[in-house]
Amino acid sequence: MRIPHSPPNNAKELLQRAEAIAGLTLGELGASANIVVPENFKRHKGFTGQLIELWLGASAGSKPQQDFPELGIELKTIPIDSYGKVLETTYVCFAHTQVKLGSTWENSSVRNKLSKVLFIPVLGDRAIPPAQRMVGMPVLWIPNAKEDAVLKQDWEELTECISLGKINTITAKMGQALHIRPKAADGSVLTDAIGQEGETIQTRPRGFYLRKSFTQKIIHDS
DNA sequence: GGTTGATCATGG
DNA sequence: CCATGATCAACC
Repeated sequence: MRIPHSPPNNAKELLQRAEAIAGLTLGELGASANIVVPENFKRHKGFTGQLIELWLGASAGSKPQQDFPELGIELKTIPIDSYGKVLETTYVCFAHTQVKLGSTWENSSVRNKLSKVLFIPVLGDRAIPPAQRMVGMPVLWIPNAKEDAVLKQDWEELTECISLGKINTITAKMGQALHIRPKAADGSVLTDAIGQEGETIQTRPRGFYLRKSFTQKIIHDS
């Protein structure tokens, strides 16, 4: 197989590309692309996602919007064990530490990102060397009304906290499906936020993540 | 054992 | 520093 040189023209084509690499290992995909798969991911945490992007024809580099803008589809690889259990939370996007006026769930970047997602399960058990980890069947997910409602509730609760100057009281325990955790190179990175009295404070950058239980259900139900 | 909080690499 | 891709590992 060869790496596609252009993005897929439609969702069907994207799905076909994803199905074509299902059952192959990261080692096989790497070899066909002339890329060496690391021995472990301690220093290459984004390797799997970037390799899959390459094979599906997503344009390289980081972009603020979806991986396939024309299709409105976001790509997420999701680590599972050999029983299909989700092993990690899923990063969604950066959490603004200063909420803009007029921000709503409907116009949020979280909802934009999650409006249509192609989940690709990949074995992520640490006992399995990365090169031997197999790619699974893709799942194209569009949130149903119930899922959207749960995400909306979590988003509104968390966003309200930030806008009320309580960002430092937010912990990863909040939120049923969506939660907020630190997201930075290390603990020294700081960014502006609003404090309890409306003053500007410094805080650690945060990101929105999907809980394992939520993505587990998506993978399982599909 | 599962979750929370911390961390790694890369590009702009 | 922000945003992309996430996993690591201390702690409860």
